[in-house]
Amino acid sequence: MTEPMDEALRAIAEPRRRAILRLVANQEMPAGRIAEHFEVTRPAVSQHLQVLKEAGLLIERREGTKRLYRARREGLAPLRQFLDEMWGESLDFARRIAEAERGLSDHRSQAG
Amino acid sequence: MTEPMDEALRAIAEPRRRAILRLVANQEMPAGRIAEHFEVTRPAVSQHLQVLKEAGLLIERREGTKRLYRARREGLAPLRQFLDEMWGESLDFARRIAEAERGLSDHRSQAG
DNA sequence: CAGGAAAGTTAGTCATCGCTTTCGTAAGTG
DNA sequence: CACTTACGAAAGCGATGACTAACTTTCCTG
Repeated sequence: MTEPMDEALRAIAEPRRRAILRLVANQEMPAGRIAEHFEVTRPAVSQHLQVLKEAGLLIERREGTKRLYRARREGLAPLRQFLDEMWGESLDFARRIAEAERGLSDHRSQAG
Repeated sequence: MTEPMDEALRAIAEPRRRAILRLVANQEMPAGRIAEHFEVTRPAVSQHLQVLKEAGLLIERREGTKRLYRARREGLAPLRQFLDEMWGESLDFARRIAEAERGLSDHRSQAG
């Protein structure tokens, strides 16, 4: 079944893919330009892009022969959910939202 | 340098290791009892435990011949930091929750 | 159409990973 | 001391993953 988190997690477990994600976190970029930032071949980057796309972490937009990519931040939500789960702050999303609404001001800091 | 996040990320990318982490999230448990919860051999679980320990996600405490493990939540901090980074530091908490909420209902059955 | 640019696809290689089997080690019991 | 319990360590195996090289596809231009 591969939960969404599973794919997202596998995707960002690869350092190169994290670098790609960071690269297109705040801007759209064509595949070729993305590949230029690394020392691997374009097909390699292309494969990474597909993994990220299938994990719901990237959005692809075509423009002529170019394919523009940018990060899809919502794709990281399942991961955040897992972290929150482990952290013991909440058990499900609805509850977390409720808590956030209730305690926006006193919730900010944790990590202890 | 192998950032701490790198190891933690690789560690939790494995489904079985996540299951182990969940198992000892709120309670200490000896290696043997942990292994009983899975259908792989004890050495296999033992290897997972070591990976998690080296990633800073587990704490080991010896008691006689037993080795008790429990989750070390602070180990997930670097990961959380990465997520926050990707999510955009400028976004405040409420906005983040809202986006996550949108992402959940939006992502349900695509990625195909 | 022909020609070129941008990118994905396929096949095959090498390293890594998760697993099992076998063996070793440390602590408790008689 | 021998014996058992609880566990890790080492070696080897099959599967997966990241990469390269070569090919194909899509789109634009003349």
